[in-house]
Amino acid sequence: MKDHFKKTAAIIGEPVRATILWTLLDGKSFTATELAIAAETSASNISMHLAKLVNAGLLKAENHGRHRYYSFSGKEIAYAVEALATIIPFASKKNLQADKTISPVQQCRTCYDHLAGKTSVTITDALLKQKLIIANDTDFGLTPKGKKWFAVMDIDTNELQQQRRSFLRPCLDWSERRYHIAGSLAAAFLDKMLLHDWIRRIKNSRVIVVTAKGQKNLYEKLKVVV
Amino acid sequence: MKDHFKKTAAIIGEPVRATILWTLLDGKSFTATELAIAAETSASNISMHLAKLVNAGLLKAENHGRHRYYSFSGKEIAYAVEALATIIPFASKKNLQADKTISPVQQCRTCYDHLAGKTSVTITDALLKQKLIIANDTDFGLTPKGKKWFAVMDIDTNELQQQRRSFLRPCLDWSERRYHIAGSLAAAFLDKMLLHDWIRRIKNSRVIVVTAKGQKNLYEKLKVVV
DNA sequence: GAAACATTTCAATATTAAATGAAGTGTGGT
DNA sequence: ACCACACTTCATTTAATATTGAAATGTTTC
Repeated sequence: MKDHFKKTAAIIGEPVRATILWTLLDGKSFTATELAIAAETSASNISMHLAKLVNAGLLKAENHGRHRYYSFSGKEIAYAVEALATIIPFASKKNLQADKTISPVQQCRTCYDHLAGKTSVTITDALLKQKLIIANDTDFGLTPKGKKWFAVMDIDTNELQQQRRSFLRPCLDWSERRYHIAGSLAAAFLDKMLLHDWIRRIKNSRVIVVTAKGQKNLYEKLKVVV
Repeated sequence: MKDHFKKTAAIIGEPVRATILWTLLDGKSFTATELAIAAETSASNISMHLAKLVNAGLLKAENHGRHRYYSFSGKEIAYAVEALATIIPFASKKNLQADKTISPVQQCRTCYDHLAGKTSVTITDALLKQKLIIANDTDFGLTPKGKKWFAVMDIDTNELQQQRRSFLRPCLDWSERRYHIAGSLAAAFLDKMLLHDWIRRIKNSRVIVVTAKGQKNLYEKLKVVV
């Protein structure tokens, strides 16, 4: 078992492969060429590293014509990568203190399938303050008022709760070191915000920007300035 | 931020350092010499790797005379390492299927500060079946009946609940791929079982064995055969 | 105060694995 | 049928980094 751990750690530890995993963290699929650009290396090199990751069972590849799309083979992989990202502030707290400026990726990004970063923590705080969700000892609960609120957003919470996956759970934000919402409700909320153009994805990045429309709506509906 | 992730991954990825982290996972402190034996390398080499881990903020060192004890610098590090261990079954599922025999470390071990492995899942199931704890959507809750049960074990649940740390939470078991109990209650339970000699630590290992006394008591008190 | 032990430091060496570039395979467009 | 493109494979080069062993530092024991 120890040996498996050593092997897995070695797979993740190589800089180019670490960059691949980092890039895949927002849950999208990427082609080898896109990943080569992200990791700043050659096509042949990225191909070799991708082969190792697939062989180790961390990634899966899907063929679509002459493109091959790579993504995590399961949520567990994404969670492990996210857990690894969580310890960064510990590993480099000196640097973080020195540099007070906040980067776009710290401000707002996707975390596998939900929103993360300073904006996501702000939104979570607003949901709590408006009593749309409540914080229990170790998890979040949806209030009747919250159920209505998400219904207005055209999100069917009953349907989401019947799914096997976690409905609403706290997820530790590595950049803010505070909790934001995750689970199927958070994922559905992200989708709706993208659909209504409240937020937009930045191409080839995990960064998300809030549009003017989004700022207006989030203020009207949650009394929050993002 | 990506660069920090790359660095952190590289720190963890080296085999000797991965072994150090793995060994430290049960929350105990180890000396450089003990870790050298566990990682099967020289004293000078382990010293170099330990220096890198401390420098990266993953480990802390405490001097006690001529011994220097190394341990995780925080719980977050242990959780990240545990999350990494969670993906092992994915990375090597073929091997796991082939080998049906269960190793001692899969049977019963410590996971940072609480019990893990097949035994821990069995105990968690029994606690649920006896309605001493209940499974909510995303967490576990302690019932009044459970409160009494732990009081008989000389565990003051009120006091534990007042602590800032998580009281009772599910923790995914990487070997069983099911949940066992974690949090301050699980940690206190582990301590009591060790104190009353229901279970014993195996030297220089995360493995735990259940004593005859422990088997008797777990059957009497939880109607469970471990 | 000398000896035994735990750990660290340093310079030299060994080893491993990543990067490169050219050639090969397969798919899609025109 | 052709060419362009996405990706892979392979043999070779390159570079990084772990390991080793000897010497130094510091601490406890007798």
